[in-house]
Amino acid sequence: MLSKKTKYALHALTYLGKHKDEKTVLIHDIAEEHGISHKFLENILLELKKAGMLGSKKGKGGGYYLIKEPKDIPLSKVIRLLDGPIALLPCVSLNYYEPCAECKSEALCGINKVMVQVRDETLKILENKTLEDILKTG
Amino acid sequence: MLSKKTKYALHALTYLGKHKDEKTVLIHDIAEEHGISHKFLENILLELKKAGMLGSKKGKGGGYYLIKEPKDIPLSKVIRLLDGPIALLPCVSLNYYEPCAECKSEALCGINKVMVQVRDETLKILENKTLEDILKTG
DNA sequence: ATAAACCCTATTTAATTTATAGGGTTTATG
DNA sequence: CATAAACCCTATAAATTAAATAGGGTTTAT
Repeated sequence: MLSKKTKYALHALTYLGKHKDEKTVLIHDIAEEHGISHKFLENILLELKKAGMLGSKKGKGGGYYLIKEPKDIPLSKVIRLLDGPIALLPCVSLNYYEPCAECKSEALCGINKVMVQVRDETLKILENKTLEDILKTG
Repeated sequence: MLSKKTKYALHALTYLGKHKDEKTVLIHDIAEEHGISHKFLENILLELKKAGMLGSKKGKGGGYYLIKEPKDIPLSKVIRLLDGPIALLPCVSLNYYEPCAECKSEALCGINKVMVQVRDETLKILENKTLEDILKTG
């Protein structure tokens, strides 16, 4: 399951996407809209900013704004940033690989094989669906 | 990511599948083979038993054994039993549905839409792949 | 009778997630 | 230039969940 952090991030990005005609958007407004703690959301927006997904303006009248086109923000990127691996097993993760302690041989592990398939199908969706797709409906 | 419980369960089932010519298999042997705590594994095997996935024999010379053909144990069932939902969001789970607190309208939520897709593709694999498939390789 | 092995429930520990706290820095504005 | 608005940063606490342990109970082959 996705963490709240990731869900909040997706909602925040969606909010920013919907308001991209405005110059900046306040943390406060996003937090209120989705009933998220202001401070918790602040941390998330900072992470998104450091990851180059959005920009901000300090001082009075400041706020956050998208610095990329929604179509250039794949969901996989957001999930990986906030949640870490998308794969169901560490031994199958492309970005956060680790061997499984209880597994003798990865090459001979049937569980591994299935989870590679799941990962690939999942990524096929999450790497191609972007913020733009979410904006269409939401 | 799958919990250790689920991973241990899958390994235990695999072990039982490999030794199904033997009448029973000891917790001890499975635990040792995969470096799992005996007692922790015991709890897991009990859950699998209660769920009707395996049988046991008490007393000296007892142990656990599969009561189903490996091909009749889909991975989705094991994962759901030990880990709960397979879906990435509660609002998209078939077996553990719950609305998302931060979401205003499920019907209008673009995140929801994408996660339905991910769920469906994942289930397409996990409901059709069974213990038998894992045994082939592992 | 005894030892081996599963059965059951409760508790503890550890890890992770979620949230809060508190001050620092920048900047528009009057 | 004073002020208030707003983001910036790091640390800590609280809550939840996952993982492991504990300890005795019951069954059964020998």
